Order: sequence, then C-alpha cells, then structure tokens
Amino acid sequence: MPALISVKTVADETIWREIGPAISAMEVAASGGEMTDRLDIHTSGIPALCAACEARHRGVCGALEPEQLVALSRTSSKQRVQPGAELVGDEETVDHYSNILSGVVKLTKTLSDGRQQIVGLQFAPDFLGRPFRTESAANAEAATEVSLCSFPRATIERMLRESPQLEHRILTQTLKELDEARDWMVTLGRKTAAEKVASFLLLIARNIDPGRSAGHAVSFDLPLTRADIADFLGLTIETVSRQLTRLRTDGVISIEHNRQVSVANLSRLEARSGI
Amino acid sequence: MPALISVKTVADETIWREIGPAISAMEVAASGGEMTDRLDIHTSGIPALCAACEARHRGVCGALEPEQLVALSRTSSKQRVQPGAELVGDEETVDHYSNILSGVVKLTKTLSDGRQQIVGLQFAPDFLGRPFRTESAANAEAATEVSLCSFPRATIERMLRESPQLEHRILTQTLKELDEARDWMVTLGRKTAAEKVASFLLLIARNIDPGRSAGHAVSFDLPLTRADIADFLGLTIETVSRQLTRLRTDGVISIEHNRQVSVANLSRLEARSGI
DNA sequence: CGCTTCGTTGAAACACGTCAATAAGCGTGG
DNA sequence: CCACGCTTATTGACGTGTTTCAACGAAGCG
Repeated sequence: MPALISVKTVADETIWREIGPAISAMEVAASGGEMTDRLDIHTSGIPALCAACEARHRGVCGALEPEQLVALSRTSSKQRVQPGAELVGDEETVDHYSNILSGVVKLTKTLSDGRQQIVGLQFAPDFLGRPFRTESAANAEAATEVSLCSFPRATIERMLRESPQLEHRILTQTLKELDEARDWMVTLGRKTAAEKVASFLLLIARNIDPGRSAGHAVSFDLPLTRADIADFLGLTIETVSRQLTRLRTDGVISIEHNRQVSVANLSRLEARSGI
Repeated sequence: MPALISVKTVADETIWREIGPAISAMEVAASGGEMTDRLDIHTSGIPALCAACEARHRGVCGALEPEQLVALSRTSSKQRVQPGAELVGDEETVDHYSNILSGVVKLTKTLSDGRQQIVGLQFAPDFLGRPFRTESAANAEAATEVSLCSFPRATIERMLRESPQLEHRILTQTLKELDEARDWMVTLGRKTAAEKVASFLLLIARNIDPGRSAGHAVSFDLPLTRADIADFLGLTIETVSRQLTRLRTDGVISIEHNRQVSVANLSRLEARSGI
C-alpha cells in the first residue's frame, strides 16, 4: 500500500512534532492575538485557548477545574492536519492524546491481505486516543481536514490519576462509542446494501447537524470518499455508487460535485434505513 | 415471536425476584454451609460468598475493599437461569446489575422486521448491565445455563460514586468490550462465511480455555445454537451449517452431538480465520 | 495538455440466501 | 420400550444481491 506509506510520512513530519502552546490563526483573531495561556477575565480563570473550545463544554475538558485547564493548556498544542494523515499508528506507542476540534477521524482495521474496515468515526469534540491500552487497537486517520488540540500522554495520565471526573468523562465517551459500535454491527451484519447506504447518510446528517428532527431538509458535505464509505459499510465502491445513484434517481437525495448531499426529507431516508 | 414471549415470562418469574443473600448448593459445600456473610479468617474479612468467586479477582469486585465487599454481599443474590432467559430487557429500566459467574450471555439487537444480530458475548467474570445508560441498549439473554451474582442498581451506583477504583474497573471492561466489538465489525464487514465461522470457533475456544497457545488441541461445547451463531456472524443457519461441515470434512474440526467440537490444531483454524 | 485520482455504469460470475425435504436429537407419555 | 411431536441441524436445488472485471467520464493538478 504505497499510498499509506506516504501518508505516514506526512504524519511523522507534520503532526506529532512538539510545537508548544500554539494557537491557530482563527483562534488568535478571536482572542486578540495573545499567544500565551493568559487568563481571560470574563471566563474566570479559563485559558484563552480554551474559552471558545467546544471540548470544554461537551468534551473531556469539561471535567477539569480551571487550574487543571491552565496546566493542561500549557503543554497542549493545536494542530491542523490534511485528509489522509495518520494520527495514531496501528502498533505504535501512543505518546499523545487529542481532542478533535473539527473534522472527521476514521478508525480503521486491516486484515493481513489488505481488506479494510472502518470501525468508528469520530467527530468534534471527541477525545482521541486509547487510555490503558490493552491488546487490539485501530488505526486513526484524518478523513477530512482535521484540527486537533493535543496533549502529551504523561500529562493526561497524571490528570487521570488525580481526577476521577476526567476518568468519568472518558468512561462516558467509551460507553457512547460502544453503543455506536454495536449499532453499526447490526448494520454490517443484517442490513442490505441499500439500507447500509441510507443508514450511513443518516449517521452523517445527524452528526453534522445534530438536533434535526425527522421531516426536515438537510444538506451537508460527505466527509468520506466512496472508498471510505465502502470500508465503513462492508461493501465495494461500486455497490456504494450504485445505491447512491438509486437514492438519487428515486428523488430521496441529490448530489452535487460528488460530495455535496441534500436530503429533502430525512424521514424518507429513515424509511430506507431498515430501522 | 411467541418463543421470546414465553422466555420473557420465565425471566420475570424466576430471575429478578429478590431472594436476599443466597448461596448456591455448590458454594454452600465449599464454604461449610454458612448462609450468612460471615468473615473467613483465612481471607481477612472477605465474605464467604465471595471467597471462591472469580469476579473478586478478575472481575469488578476486585476493586472493592473488604468492607465494601461485605456491604455489597449483604444485598447480593446468586441466581441460576436457564438458556433463553431474558436478563435485561431492551427498553426496560434496569434495576439490577450482575456478575456472570458461569455460562455465556448474548447481547442482541433486533430490527423492526425481526432481523437479529448478536452484538456481544459475555463470559465469566464479566459485569453485566449498563451504568449511566444513554440512548441505545441491547437485549441480554442467557445463551447457556448461566449463574449470576446480582445486586440492586442503587447499591452499585452508590459504590460507583464512592469508589473511583470501581469505576476504573468498569472503564477497563468497557474498553475491552469496545475492542471486541470493533474486532467483530471487521469479521462482519469484511470476512467470508468460511472465515466468519472459523473466527467464531476461535473466539469460543479462546474464551472457554484461555491460555491455550496455537498448535494445541482443544475441545469444547458450543455455547450457541446454529441460529445464535448465524445471528452472531450475520449469516443464515444453513450457511453456518455448511461451513461447519466443510471444516469437518476437511479434518479441521470434529463435531459430536451437534455441540461438542474438537479442534486438533488451533493454528489450522487460525489459518482459515482470515487474520 | 496529459496524468492521476475519483466516481459511475455495464456485463458476467459467484457467494450466500431462500425454499424445501429429510434427518437427528430430545423430552413426553402411552 | 417405542411412538409421537417438537425443535434443531443437515443437505440439495435454485434464485439473487453483491462482487468482480472492465470501460469510461469527470475533476483536480502539475
């Protein structure tokens, strides 16, 4: 797999290099250009880096006290990586954990002969990385452009020991991932190709635009290529393509530029997802 | 599904009825017939009920101090249920958690039209039940005869709040289950029927007789019917049957009384499991 | 402008599902 | 003990959904 090797190279060179407390251009503008973890008077001791961060509310950082947040932000670094970049190698020793700030990360597993399966998709503000790692692990790869806030492994593990609340958040997310994995097992084991594709579109629609109730119109960019979708659904790219065109000709969705999907009526998709 | 309804009735009548601190016949013999949670001088404050229990070492109870174990055993009850008994209903409010002492529990999910998928198998000394339950959940059903040690929900949740170590054990098990679920997603999505059946036999062989290295001979009773195996593998019973007979005629396994499986050489199975 | 990647579409092959018949295991009761 | 019914498992013939193989078009990029 020559493609993967070059991807790996990209990752080694651009991702995990320590760049110290850093702030993306966007964040700099929002916080007035300060590059340090100064305290913001309006948010009572919360680092500027974290003030606008989603992970502080819905993510794991919500479990931390302001002092802990300051300590963590001192060693954290923001990063932006391109689609295809490998974030966590299969067998590598993990030396960083991250929060996903935006974008989609795919977790993949590969059989020795090259067959691949996506075993999970992660969205902001999910926590990325596997604490107390045991045997098996998956490969994490950016599916879209992804921005991350990442921390050294040692820092997180020390905080985990000190803060049961942090561990509780990790447990909560792990339980959520377990639920999602088991839901997807039903899709993989028991649904038809048409139902699989409809289920996938629903999954994306719900994660891109949460809080949409059935019956509404949604449109979004597919975060995955056809090959990725196939690997997620346990199908071939040809079958995925055929099912998408069938949904299109049936008027359930419309597709532009291969990626931009519009769903006029979510409940029509649901009806085809084999709930 | 009339079969399931009668199963449900059995469960309601026999399983979750409070019977107070109880001890199975086997356990009574082992501990000298004492029915209370007296302290055993040889195990420094550990309830007799728990002294020989696997869950105290490898299971969640290993996280508890002797006093907590005494408190927990005061409200715990041992139970023995028949195959097919429903342990945790799909949408029911869970009012008990349990340790599996022996036997196999299957976690299933069902689509509205009846298609079913087993999303997890649990063995002793796994913890059964879903703390901090969020959205989706599965149905738990005894696959074999199962013996349980179960506790009221309130007790566990109080201890969870008091003991970060207990929560840590739960997290560890949840991470293990997540790993297993993701491993199985690869099997469901990317393996052939032959590879699926071989993978299943390996899974059982490893759980029944852990510590077996490749190359050894193993024999065991299948804990699942052909229908269950099919639901676990995302196949039909006919396909499962055909693949089993193919393994048999190829000399990889031998089967007696439909359930008793002998594997002469585990590595031959592994070679067919599509690692 | 060619080159590569990505996606679509068609025809043929095949793995698995469906349908149906039969056998085997197992408890119940005469 | 055998007869009976019931569930569980096996086996065969056939149908089909998905894959495979192949050709082609569209988009992105040097």
